[in-house]
Amino acid sequence: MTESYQPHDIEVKWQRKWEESQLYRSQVDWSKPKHYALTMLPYPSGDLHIGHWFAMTPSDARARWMRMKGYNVLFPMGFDAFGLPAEQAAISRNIHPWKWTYANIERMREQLRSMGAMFDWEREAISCTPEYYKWSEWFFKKFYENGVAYRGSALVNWSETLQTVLANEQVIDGKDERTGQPVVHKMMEQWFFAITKYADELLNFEPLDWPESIKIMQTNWIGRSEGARATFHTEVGGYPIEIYTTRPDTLWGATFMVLAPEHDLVQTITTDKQRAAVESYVEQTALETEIERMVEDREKTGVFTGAYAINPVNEERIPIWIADYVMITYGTGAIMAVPAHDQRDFEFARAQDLPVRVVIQPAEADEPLHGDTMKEAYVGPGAMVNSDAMDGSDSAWAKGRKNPAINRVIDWLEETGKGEEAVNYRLRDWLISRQRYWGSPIPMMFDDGKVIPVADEDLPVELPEDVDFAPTGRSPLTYHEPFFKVDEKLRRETDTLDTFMCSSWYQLRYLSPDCDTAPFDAEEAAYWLPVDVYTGGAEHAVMHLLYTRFFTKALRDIGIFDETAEAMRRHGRDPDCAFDEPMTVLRNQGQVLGGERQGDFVLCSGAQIGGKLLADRVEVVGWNDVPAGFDGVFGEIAHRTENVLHVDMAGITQFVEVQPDAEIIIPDIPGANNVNQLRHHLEIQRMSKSKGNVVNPDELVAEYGADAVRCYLMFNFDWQKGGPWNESNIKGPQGWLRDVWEIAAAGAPAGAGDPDAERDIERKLHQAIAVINRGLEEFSFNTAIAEQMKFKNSLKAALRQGGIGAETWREVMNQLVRLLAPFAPHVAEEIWARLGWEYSVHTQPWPQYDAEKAREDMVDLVIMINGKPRETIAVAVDIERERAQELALASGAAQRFLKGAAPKRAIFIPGRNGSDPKVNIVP
RNA sequence: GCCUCCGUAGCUCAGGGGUAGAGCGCUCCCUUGGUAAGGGCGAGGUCAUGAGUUCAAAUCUCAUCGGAGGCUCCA
Repeated sequence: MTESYQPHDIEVKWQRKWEESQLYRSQVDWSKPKHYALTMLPYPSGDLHIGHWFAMTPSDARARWMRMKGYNVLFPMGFDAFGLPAEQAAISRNIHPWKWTYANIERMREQLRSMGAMFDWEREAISCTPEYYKWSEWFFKKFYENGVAYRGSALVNWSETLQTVLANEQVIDGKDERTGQPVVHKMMEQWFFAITKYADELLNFEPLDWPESIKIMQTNWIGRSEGARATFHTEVGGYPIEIYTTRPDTLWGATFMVLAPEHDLVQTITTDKQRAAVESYVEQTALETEIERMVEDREKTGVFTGAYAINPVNEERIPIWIADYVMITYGTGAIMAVPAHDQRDFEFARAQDLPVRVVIQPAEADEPLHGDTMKEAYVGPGAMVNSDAMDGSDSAWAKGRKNPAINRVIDWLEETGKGEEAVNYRLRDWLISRQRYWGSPIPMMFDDGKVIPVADEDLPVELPEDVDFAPTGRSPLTYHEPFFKVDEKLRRETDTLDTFMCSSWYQLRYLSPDCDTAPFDAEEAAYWLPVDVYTGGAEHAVMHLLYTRFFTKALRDIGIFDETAEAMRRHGRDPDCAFDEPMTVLRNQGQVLGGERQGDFVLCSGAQIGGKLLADRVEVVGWNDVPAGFDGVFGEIAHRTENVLHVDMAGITQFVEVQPDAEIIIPDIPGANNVNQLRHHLEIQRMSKSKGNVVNPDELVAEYGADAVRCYLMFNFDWQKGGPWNESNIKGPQGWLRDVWEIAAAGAPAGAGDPDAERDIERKLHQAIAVINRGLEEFSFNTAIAEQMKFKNSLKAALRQGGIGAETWREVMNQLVRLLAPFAPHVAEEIWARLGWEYSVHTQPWPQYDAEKAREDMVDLVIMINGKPRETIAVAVDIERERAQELALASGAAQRFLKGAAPKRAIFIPGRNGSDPKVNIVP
């Protein structure tokens, strides 16, 4: 073993060997504890991104570590292969989605192999294959049969850009989550999953070890609130209007009602006199996008319907308005407005000159509140007033029944039949239909509006290949007669399933991807389920991660896991609670961001008009290379919007508007230049092709080797945080691997060694094992690698000093290579082989931490005066209080500060887990 | 506006009531038969700011400032 470290030769060699020897084949073995490690499957977009490496290789290292610790580990990989990009490729490049997707998968498989991960490819699952989506369809049918899937009419999010409806979770700030384009509300009949049935169970995170932030986001998303429902009736016609409120204690303060413009009753109750105004307002609202409707501090608008309602609590006659600040999608789409105690109602009342009546009077106010003089709604505690028999009830800060006033009012509402306690959720049912081609078909047929499920034996309903993909607002399948026309009467559903449905159960398909009699094999499931550790991005907090929890619970209730539970019992495993949650532990990796980029340094000349320079000449020059006497604007381009440059001129931003016919000189870019070629300063931000700061993992592997890339990603970031890319830092891990290689290549030392030095290296080894274990356990990969580097440095120093004998060297190397194996699997395997040990290092047991060996003999006793360290004395590790205090008081530092006087106190702090013992003397 | 997390060396990050740490980078020296490299020595920090608790605060508490993410007419 003499040649230098050449990663490429060894990496491909071992990847082949591992595959040939089926090293990572994982099979059920009830004699061993199982560990199902799962990392989110990629969408086959065409190229593996550095983000995939960042997500997957640390997870791989941890899975490998679990395996060496004696677990039977399943670490599968697959593709979430349905979705819009494939369809867009079909439209723009005339490639069939199937072909496009498959070519990408082929390519990505190869790229994934270059990671050297321990994926068991025999378990690969691809969601767009008929073998897979047969079961997506089958699950849909089961949901339908059990009332979990239903067809309903609702106001849904429609994306003009994507020409399809979207689930609420896929709309952020009124914009489609993928393209950032606005969505509008449309009334449509669609398929839904009844996720709201599980709202309460989904709020229970007790069985889960998940990041706090994800649990909070899901909790907020579900948005449970407690209150009451009450029914108002219109004065004319007696139509019931149900309202939901979290403040039933303010019912007596309702001075008007507001319906969402989309509310069913609007047409019915509007008086002829108001009809024109109401209809025009409804129309205007319908045209608004969600974004427009969500603008903050927007003036409240609305129109009176001409109708009145009777408040059931006091028989009062109050006007009914419509306004777009009331959402049809929340609660009942109608509210009682209590302007004195709700800020939105207050703003509306002031804008429309409606009365404000105080019904909660704060106790410690200087002057009682009065509706005419209030500047804002009062939402704090107080006593109920103007509320008939309820007057005097104590309304506290607490919500729901915990608030005495609310509690009393709810009891009264229920006794008198005027209302009832109610819980409301922000969460809506999951809209699952998509007007797209490239998704799993929905196995349903219609016969004159009657819904008929496709028979099980006819599954899967396969996607036809010869379709026209042009987006028309309807699924391309609507134009494919052989698909939708089953016979003269029967018509097939032509919408497809949201791809999030396919990824809600993929963890089950990995168990037995070839099973054609069931979605998964019960024997496999009995052993492997649930997923023990799940890793992936936090961006799926309220989409995939909420859906898959719901999916699992629904499957459990439908009885899909009954056979699995039976198998568990046969093998002596308790199935209780095993199917409540899909993934026990969840950890999110952060994001690898692009590196910083300097903006061009420019000289701009032209006419200064108003606050800006109208430039007719812009020249890119060297940094700070300003000719003497230059009187225009010069500096770094901090930002550019179209032709307006924000130039940072010695810390002050100058605005430069580049004229259309301006001369632009960029020496690096030959020929005529235009304003778009001027580069502005880039803060550290997401990598994207448009920003030109993407990092290609294939090139990195070619340059540094997969092991160095793996280790760099694990070492240079806090995995759960992510951070900016800085390629020069890859030298650290690279140098570490080369050093380990060279220590191994140098062979066993010839000298006899020194017992003290050998004891010391053994101690450091065991200290390192402890830190590495903790790092892997806690997903702190960076600390685990830093510790290995430290240990390598210690070993190198000891070897240089000739302190290590051949026997100790072999023992230490044996342990060191095993410690290296999960992080840098290829080089570890190569060194292991070259040192003559049996294939494979990856099937070796993980080094056992020995606290006795890690223990220090001598430590420094720190002598502190008033908490400030002043002196140290070498003492035995197990020094006792009295002896330590004695030594401390006798020390030079103590003598100097005490000057013979007796100390006020002398506090002994024993050394524990690695820290030195201390004595603090207070003179 | 509300919620969560975070401010430690030039950079990326550990630590966390009891001596301020790692890797990279940097300085200087050595090597010039590992060479678009190797070895050695070293410098660098009021632990965001201010107050409080304590014998002792980077660490705990509160406030302020700064950063990241999420929610937001939710009745």
